[in-house]
Amino acid sequence: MAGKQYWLMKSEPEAFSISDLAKKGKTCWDGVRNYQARNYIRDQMAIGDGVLFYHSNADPTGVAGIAEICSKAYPDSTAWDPKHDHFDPKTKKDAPAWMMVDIKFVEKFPKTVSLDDLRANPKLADMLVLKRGQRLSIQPVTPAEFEEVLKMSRASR
DNA sequence: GCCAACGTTGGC
DNA sequence: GCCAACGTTGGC
Repeated sequence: MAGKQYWLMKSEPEAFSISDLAKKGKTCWDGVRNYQARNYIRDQMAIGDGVLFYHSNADPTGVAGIAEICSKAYPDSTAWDPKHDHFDPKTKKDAPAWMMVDIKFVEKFPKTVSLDDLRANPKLADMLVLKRGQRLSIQPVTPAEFEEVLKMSRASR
């Protein structure tokens, strides 16, 4: 296994924001219903990985803070709970199709590093989140990209 | 296995 | 609220 890896995870702040995470300290990241994102969770995420916490459909849209993976992947039990929003009638308890991890709060940026800020930085030209039509809710980011976003959050202070 | 229809995401 | 882009579904 390679060293520490880095991710970008999207959330609509109206549903769950970086402030909610700060309040709770840690949370289970349930509700991922996309196979590619599931594969990242199941096959690649490891405890200690860094997370850019991204606010989508927000004002402003962008990276709002930092979190950290703090569990291994385990079955997402909301998938077989008919009362839950994330219920998936096709999956069965004895063959869990969907997985989740726990993440813990690390830092809330004093000011969100906005999409415009990210776009304006040539070092981030290859970031997946900036690509047209990119809807994946979990994306890998490179260590250099992670560091650069951190640096930008400090600079805007 | 193809592909049109549909539902969802997410920036604007 | 609009709509482009994308993933999934289902008829054939």
